[in-house]
Amino acid sequence: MTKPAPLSLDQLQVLLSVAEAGSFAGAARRLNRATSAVSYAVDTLESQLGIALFDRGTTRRAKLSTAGEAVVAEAKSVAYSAQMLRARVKGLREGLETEVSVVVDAMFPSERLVEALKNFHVRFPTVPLRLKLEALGEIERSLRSGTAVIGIGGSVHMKSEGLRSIQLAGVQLVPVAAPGHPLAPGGRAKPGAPREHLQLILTEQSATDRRDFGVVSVNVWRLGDLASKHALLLAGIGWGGMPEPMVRADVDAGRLVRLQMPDWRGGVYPLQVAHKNDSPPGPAGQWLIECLIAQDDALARF
Amino acid sequence: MTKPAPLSLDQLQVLLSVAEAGSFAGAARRLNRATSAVSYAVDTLESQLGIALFDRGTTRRAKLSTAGEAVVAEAKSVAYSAQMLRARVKGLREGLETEVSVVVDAMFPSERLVEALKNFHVRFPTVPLRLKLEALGEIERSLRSGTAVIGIGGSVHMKSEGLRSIQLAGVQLVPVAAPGHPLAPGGRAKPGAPREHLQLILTEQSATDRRDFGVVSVNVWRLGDLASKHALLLAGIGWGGMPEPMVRADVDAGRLVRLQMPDWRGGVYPLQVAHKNDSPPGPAGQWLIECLIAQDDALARF
DNA sequence: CAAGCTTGTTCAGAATTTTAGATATGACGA
DNA sequence: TCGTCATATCTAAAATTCTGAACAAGCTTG
Repeated sequence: MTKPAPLSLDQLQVLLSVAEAGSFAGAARRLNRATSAVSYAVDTLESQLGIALFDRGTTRRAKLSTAGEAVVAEAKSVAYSAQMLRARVKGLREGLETEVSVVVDAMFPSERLVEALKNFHVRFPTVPLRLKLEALGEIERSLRSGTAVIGIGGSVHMKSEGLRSIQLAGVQLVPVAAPGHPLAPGGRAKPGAPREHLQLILTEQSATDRRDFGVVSVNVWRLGDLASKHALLLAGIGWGGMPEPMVRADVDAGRLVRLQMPDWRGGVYPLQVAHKNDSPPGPAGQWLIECLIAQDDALARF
Repeated sequence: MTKPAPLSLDQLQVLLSVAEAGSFAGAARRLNRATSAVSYAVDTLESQLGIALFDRGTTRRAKLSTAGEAVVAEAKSVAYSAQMLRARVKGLREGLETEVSVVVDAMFPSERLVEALKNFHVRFPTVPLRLKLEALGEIERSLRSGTAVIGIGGSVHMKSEGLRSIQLAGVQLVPVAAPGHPLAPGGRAKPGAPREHLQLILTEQSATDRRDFGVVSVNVWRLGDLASKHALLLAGIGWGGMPEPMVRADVDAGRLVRLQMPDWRGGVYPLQVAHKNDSPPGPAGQWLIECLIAQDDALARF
């Protein structure tokens, strides 16, 4: 027998008003109701909960009991989530989407992402976000399959049919290795011969579309995600290209060193933000895209 | 004009039932109500929110709209906090206190505290906890002033009038310093002469009751909290006694070394758990105390 | 210390909301 | 095409909640 007691939001709202106003009559005025209605609501609430919320013994003033204080605290939490519901519904009524799902290339600098998402949450507190970090072609795939509505990734991997994409500032790719590595400045390898050393490159699992980005060496390890590549580089295993913002701290701290490679043509990893043409993002998603572009412009100013 | 629309918990509950059952009729059966009542509740909810929760266009089946899905998610959150309120009230009805406030001596091993509090939260999920970390006499003071109901601290500092206290296993106090320190084994100081080196000791701000615990040196710094002492020791400034569990990791990692001191008589810092006689803790607090004691017994078994 | 004001409770009737049950209608499957 | 199942709609009845007034018990003020 599920009998969760017929609590009502209104009762809780009345309780909160009384607690805030400090008196039944005050709450009644604030709620535009008769005092007796307030009294009645509190009464039924008390009997439904089975505990006294107010100290009625001595004085006639509305003084919360200790139990009452506790219930008020809980009631606030209930009222808050109800308020969230209303806010969310308000957004939906105004055409906001129910959620925004984003796939991001692991190359995309996380500070820029975090910054954009922070703004997004301020602007659209009621719209939940779904975030996936993927690499290379997986971004386009998520976009096409509808798993995500917005994709941020390398433009090489976006065939444009059916997708609308906007260019963003790319990230600088720099060749790095651990300080002890032979290719490192001051290392014992002669310059111009990086081909002979183990290169770590990013690839993807899927059999199709296996072109790689910036392969120089013969001796190559293919890694499925950028974090693993990062970890191996830090451990001193091989060398490889990394997005500059991601290794800046490591280079500054001396955990990695930037390699001098004349024949390195990795240059800039181009980035763009894209969405499907036939299911464009709603207002919130649109806003997020524009936020990323604006961020881009601001960066370009330096 | 605050007009938050007269949502009711019951409406949301009905919505959740429908979403779960997959049909109005099914939800009606589950709720022991007529189908028309369910239909009515959903109808009014939809009109109050101003959006369609179900796709009624083509088929007659109860299919949530995308907006409906979003609202269901929010409704779940509201229902959850309402459930929390009910659970809390149930506890209060059974005599649970509205919260348990604890002051703990900084010397008390944090693993033991965390362990006990974890169990506490499993056993009493609805009872909020208020925790303060203090040192020495401040514990007794909090207890007496009523700021906290349960105190865990060194027994030297508990004058027993009006307080009921139970002995716990104490913590071993060991003299430590950074590896480079002259007193360290292999250091250049001759043993038996620690008095000449800077000792860090714990003390308290208050002018009254300024006795210190285990003072050996002449050259002394008095610190207000154990964390600062810990930090200074790690930084290689002075030596001092520390609770063994708190520096075990540091000693194992070589960041601190244990000093050999024949005339060190700090030994064991005794601990006890106490509460005021005239306002004993409620069932939850009582349980926490017993949990600490039981933990003690379990430790003694090794 | 008593009058005057405010506050909380109680009660009866009224207004509102919610329910059950019957009926209509669309969707689905045999 | 028919029978079954599910939802929407309607009406009357049932339940809940509101108001307004009467009353009792502080608190304030003169």
